[in-house]
Amino acid sequence: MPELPEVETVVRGLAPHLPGRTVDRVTVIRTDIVAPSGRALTRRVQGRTLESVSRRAKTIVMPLQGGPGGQTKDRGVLTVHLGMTGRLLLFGPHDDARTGHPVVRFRLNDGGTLVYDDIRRFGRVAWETTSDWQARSARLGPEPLSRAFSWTVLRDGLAASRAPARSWLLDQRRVAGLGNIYANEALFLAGVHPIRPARDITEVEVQALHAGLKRTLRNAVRGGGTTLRDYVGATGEPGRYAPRLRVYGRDGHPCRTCGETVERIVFGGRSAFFCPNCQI
DNA sequence: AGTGTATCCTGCAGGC
DNA sequence: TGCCTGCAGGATACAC
Repeated sequence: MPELPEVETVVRGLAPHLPGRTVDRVTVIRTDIVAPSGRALTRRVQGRTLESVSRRAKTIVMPLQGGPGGQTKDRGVLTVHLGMTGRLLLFGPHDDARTGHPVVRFRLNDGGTLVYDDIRRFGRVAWETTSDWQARSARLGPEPLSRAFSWTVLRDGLAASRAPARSWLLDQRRVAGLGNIYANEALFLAGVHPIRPARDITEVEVQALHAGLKRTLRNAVRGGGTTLRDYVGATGEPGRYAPRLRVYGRDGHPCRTCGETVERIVFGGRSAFFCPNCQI
């Protein structure tokens, strides 16, 4: 479900509480989206300390350390990808930590519980070595909110591809962290039709797309993400950005800029939303 | 090489 | 009420 702003919101919700906590007990409830297989994950994570919590693209990253052999020794990383309906929820010592579709529970040394819950189980919870994770991260494109993602980087990337603009934006090797909602929203802000070949986007439009991406992602982070159905942050709170969407899910409704009816088309196996008047 | 399609899974909305 | 179909914010294995 969640794209960059939703994952960022989860991380911000966890950051004040997790670093320095030790995982006392791991309980794997569904094994199919956990790696390595159940017992091995438990062995790798149990007794370790969560050093920090951060985000890379749509992946939540928690480096581990501690245990026998040294308190600051690298013990690999615990990574969580929320897929479509994943939730990473933090419960306090006195909360009821039961959820509808639990996959893994991490009991913490303060009595709290971190639960990964996922209705559709498209997500993934993994322990991996630090170098494996770094290699995986290196295959992802730039973070769209970083300085490294300049408009010229976007221009050069687009120029090298004839993929539809929306498909290009969803490819995590090109820009990391976008999903269908924010790709559609940014294209609206840039006045670019979602199906337009990437290489045909003009320089002026590239600048508008670059600004639109940063703007819509920043505003969505500020709003705690978009909740359409399932998404909630680490403490169970829904996002507040959905009412501000301009085209996503608004087919049949008037464009907020010109009043023309927003349309929906399907390509690449998923819906694209656009205003036929504002986007060419 | 670079695209598009099908697929994993469950829940829900809408049509009949 | 119940049954059916289509659709959903992701990523990947495969076909062309």
